[in-house]
Amino acid sequence: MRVLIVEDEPRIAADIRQGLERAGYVADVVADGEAAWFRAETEPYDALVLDLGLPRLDGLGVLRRLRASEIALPVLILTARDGWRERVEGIDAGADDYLVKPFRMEELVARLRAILRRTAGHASPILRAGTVELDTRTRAVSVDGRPTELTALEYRLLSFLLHRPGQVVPAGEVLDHLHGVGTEREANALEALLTRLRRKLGPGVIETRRGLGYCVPAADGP
Amino acid sequence: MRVLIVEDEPRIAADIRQGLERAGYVADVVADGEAAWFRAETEPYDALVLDLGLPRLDGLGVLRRLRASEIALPVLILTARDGWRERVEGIDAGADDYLVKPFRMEELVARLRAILRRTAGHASPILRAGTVELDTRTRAVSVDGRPTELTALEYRLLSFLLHRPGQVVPAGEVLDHLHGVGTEREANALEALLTRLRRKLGPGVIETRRGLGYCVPAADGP
DNA sequence: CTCTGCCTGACGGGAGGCTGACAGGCGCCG
DNA sequence: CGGCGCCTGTCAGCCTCCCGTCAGGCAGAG
Repeated sequence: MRVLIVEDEPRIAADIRQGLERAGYVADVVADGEAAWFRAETEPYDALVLDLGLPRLDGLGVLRRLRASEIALPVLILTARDGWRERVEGIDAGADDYLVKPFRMEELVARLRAILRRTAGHASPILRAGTVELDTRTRAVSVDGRPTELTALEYRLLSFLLHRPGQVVPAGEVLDHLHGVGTEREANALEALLTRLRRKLGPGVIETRRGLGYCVPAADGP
Repeated sequence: MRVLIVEDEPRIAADIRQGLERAGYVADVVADGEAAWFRAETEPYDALVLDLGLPRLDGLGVLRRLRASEIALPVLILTARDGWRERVEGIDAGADDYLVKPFRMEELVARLRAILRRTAGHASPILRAGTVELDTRTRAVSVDGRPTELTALEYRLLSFLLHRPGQVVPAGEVLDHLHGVGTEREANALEALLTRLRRKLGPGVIETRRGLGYCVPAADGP
């Protein structure tokens, strides 16, 4: 599950991101409405956490544009305590739920899960690739039905790739996700990590496209 | 796809270049407006990443001169965080999109991809020719519905031609786009590459115009 | 027919990726 | 506070396979 967080306050954005990642989501953050609109339009997110009251293009604007483009992305809006007008407008504009700041992380996660369930039907919290299963709620991984323990980094890597089945992800992008943007590191670190992960998962789960990047095969039933 | 990066800060220029090359583009860097203008005018780039605030001839100047010469190159401008005036002027001067510094590499790549698609007149991120499909987001290629693995160079070549359906591209130009300007190479390298690519794609996808160049047939219904 | 431009199979060099070994760092436990 | 594991980045060496080169063949133009 990929979630886009739209929040201009860095501190809050970081909190939300951490909370969501802890809950097993993959989260990206943007800080203004224009960027949010663009990302939501061009990349396959599963939900949007949207702060109203953004610079440039405000949250409601984003929401209206999304709905006008018939992008049926589940949207959870965040509003100030006294912003009941906003809230009404937000719901009118097509938000799926709202949350009043300040809020508890658990509540955000719960509501997000709820609207994901509601709108996406039954998008399973379990990611699969071949014989490998990853439960995003419990963070349990099993191979061939056998429970398998992964380290923190291994889990993040696997989860990251499983969220993008069939997509070839350049190595640099993977590294950025694992360690945050801009952290310089030997490319070899990723290769070493991959070796260790593949040893646990068995062959055929993570493929290498020489010169392009890595990918897990799309799970096409025959 | 060849991109010209115009950025006077070496560090940032290197980052962008690396990011773009990682994403499969061929990128050249120039550091000032005069050089940018010259290169853009004399060589066939597919897009321009243009920092505003350059020495000699500034970014907006470059842009205006380009547009005045009716060079319809897609241009993505980079602006400082607080430079909203610049941004407006940039859009007015004919930029296709802008990005506020600092930015994430992924976003630059995504926006670049978007304006390339937009200006090439493609509505969808999926390029087609006959039975061949190429998804620019996932980098997945399928022929006849069957997923097909291409090498990095094969992918670039196919993507390059698919972006110009119906257009005959001279071999030299293709080579420039694949390897960057000035890399001397036997013409035969391209032919060998084409042979290998055609073997994967099947016949009728990439045609040869003897003495002129290569092209993929425009996808016109009968 | 001839010539030129393009195609194709074979092959070898070299870059990119893999892996086993090792060491530093961090948390955990006694 | 000290010792002990485990995790993870780094290094060096090996291996795979991509791609440029070469030689030879085919076909279209004149």
